[in-house]
Amino acid sequence: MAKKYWLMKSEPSTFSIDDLAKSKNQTTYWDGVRNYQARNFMRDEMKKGDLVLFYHSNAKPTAVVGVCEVVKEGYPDFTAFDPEEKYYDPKSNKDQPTWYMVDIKLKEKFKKPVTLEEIKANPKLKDMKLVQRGNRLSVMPVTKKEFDEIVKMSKK
DNA sequence: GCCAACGTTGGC
DNA sequence: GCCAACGTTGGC
Repeated sequence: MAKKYWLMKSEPSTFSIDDLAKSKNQTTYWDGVRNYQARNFMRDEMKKGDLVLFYHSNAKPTAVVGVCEVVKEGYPDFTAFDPEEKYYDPKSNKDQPTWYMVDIKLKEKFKKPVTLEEIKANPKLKDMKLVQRGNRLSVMPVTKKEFDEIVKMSKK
């Protein structure tokens, strides 16, 4: 199976790439996704070894800030089971979990983040879901070409 | 903080 | 099953 490429959004005030860098083994579980499309990607499509662009939304500036690797494939998001949790969802239960997550590990924090502005300005990236109008997916696939282009832009 | 775009909910 | 109302996302 060929490697796939993804983009995952996080608000840095909630969980930033620096938080990930400080995490144990620089690994975290991607909890709190409560959107079915994004859930399906994590449950069904993301595989160990897939690479992920880490994106800061609601940030200054909004930008892709690094690369992560999927280290654990889709499993139930246990934060949905706990009423104390922010992401508690009474619809989900342990027998038939509604929500799934993956574990990701930091591979590289970009020296130079690739801002949304730069992405929009790059004609090679105009088809990215990220820049299409009204896209609110927090987990979305990107093509290898787009992935490589963004990594390249981070080196300039 | 505003607001457009979108997903979800719930009444009918 | 429709669709209005509501809540959330996320760029600005």
